[in-house]
Amino acid sequence: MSKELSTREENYSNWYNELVVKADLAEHSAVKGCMVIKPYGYAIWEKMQQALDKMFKDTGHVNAYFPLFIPKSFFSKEASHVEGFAKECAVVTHYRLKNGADGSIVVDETAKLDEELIVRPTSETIIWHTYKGWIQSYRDLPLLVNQWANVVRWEMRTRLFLRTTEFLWQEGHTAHATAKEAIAETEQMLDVYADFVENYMAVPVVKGIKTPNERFAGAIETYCIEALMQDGKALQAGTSHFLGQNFAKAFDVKFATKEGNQDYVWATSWGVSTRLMGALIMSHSDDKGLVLPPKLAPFQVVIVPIYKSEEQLEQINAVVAKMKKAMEAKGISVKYDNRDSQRPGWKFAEYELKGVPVRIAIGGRDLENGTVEVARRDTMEKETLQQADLDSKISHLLDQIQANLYQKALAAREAKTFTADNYEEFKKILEETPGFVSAHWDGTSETEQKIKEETKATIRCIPLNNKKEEGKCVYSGKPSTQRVLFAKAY
RNA sequence: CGGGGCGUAGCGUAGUCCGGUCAUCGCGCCUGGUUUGGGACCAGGAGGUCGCAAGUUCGAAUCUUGCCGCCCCGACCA
Repeated sequence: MSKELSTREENYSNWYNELVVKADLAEHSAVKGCMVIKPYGYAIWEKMQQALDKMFKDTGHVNAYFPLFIPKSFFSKEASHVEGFAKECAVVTHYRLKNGADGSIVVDETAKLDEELIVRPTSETIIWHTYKGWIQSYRDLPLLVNQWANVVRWEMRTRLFLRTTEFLWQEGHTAHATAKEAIAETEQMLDVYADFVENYMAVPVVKGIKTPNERFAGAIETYCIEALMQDGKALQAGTSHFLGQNFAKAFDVKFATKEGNQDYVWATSWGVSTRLMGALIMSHSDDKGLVLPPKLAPFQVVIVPIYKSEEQLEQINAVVAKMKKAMEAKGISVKYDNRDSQRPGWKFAEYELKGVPVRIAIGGRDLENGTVEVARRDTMEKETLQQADLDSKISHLLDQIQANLYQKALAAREAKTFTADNYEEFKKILEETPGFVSAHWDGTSETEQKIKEETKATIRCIPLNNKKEEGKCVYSGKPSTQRVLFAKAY
């Protein structure tokens, strides 16, 4: 897979064009790094949202919405938090425009805000400010709230889907009576994310915790899921943070315990973003375009008629109508594309580019034989099937495709996962066969930093349930008790 | 903000060194016809401030200067 994810030689410089327009606003440097998500891409995001939202609700969470603008002063309340985000905030300073002398539109300097507003880079501060008013007693806990929103982070350098200036995400913010409960929540949500990414996106992940260097600004512990892309670079696919009492203390959120004492609440936050769409694309796609797992495809099956006359098309329409109905009764989403404006070959290529898992073609031959041609996107295999029981066969096929995509991605990751026992080996792997490198680390930030400077690889995570193993740090030679996962990351 | 590359029709491009029927080609788009089991073919057609501005010149896509923008690499990045 090329860096630009390029495919179709003409008219599609890259697949992203199917999902996103980035060039339309390019002449405005102010929105550089923002993305326009086109309808088909947004439909994929909606499928992801639906699945995640259900999982959140199944684990007791509810949705709410908090303001886009956050007073600047809120940020100064949690020291490490402001330090982590200060360098990448969009700031609103004025609230009015006026006509300038030469007829142009200028900012009205008289309309200056007393206190600047920050466009949220994440909502911890405004949410904890709000929670102060919501929490008085242990009876108000746990508070399990999620928000679907957009956030803005003014990164120096953007990368489509993976690090855009504005992105869509969900952020969960919970408050608990005990540290134990908050940690359990943090771990539960990590499991939810891993479940979603593996079972819906068909992308295998490693669950782990971040080193202090890579920890979220304001967190005690950051849990993460890490995925490996086809090019051997790691992508942080989701994070879940145990925030301890840091934010409760910063925003003075206390509650009366059962025993009648006052205590600060324990907090978590967790989020995944449109970055997951990048992960989805980069994990499965090939040179023909997107490859979507059936569980996230806007439509799972596309039916293309092949006909030589109006009469024949009408015959096919009738057969397809029944077929479509039967499949839909089984919960399969089906698109029937009988537009006369494109030819069959064009449609085949188009739906391959869009990653539709299964294509069914039906023509004159099939009318005579009672068959259809079924093509699967993941393997590009085609076979002729009898129309009888087609709904069951397709249903089964979709399950197979879902499983196959995961297995393929898992095999690809395993082929790119290595162990290194000395620094020479470590560097050689990173240079020659990029991927995950499992290696001993002495546990110090200095070593981590040095390795990053020298190889660009970072510690992606310390895998959960890591087996303990005596060894020597690959860099310093100092004793170590376990291996950690290194990789170059996006 | 540094280093490199680039900017010509909706998309992708030729031409720039060496100034002068150079605005090229492909895709896409429109019209008509024939087609339709893997991105059809034929014929006709529409579409351009050559990124912007100033300069040099009889003459600038081409040379000079300034600016703007995009991409890649770095710095940055839960």
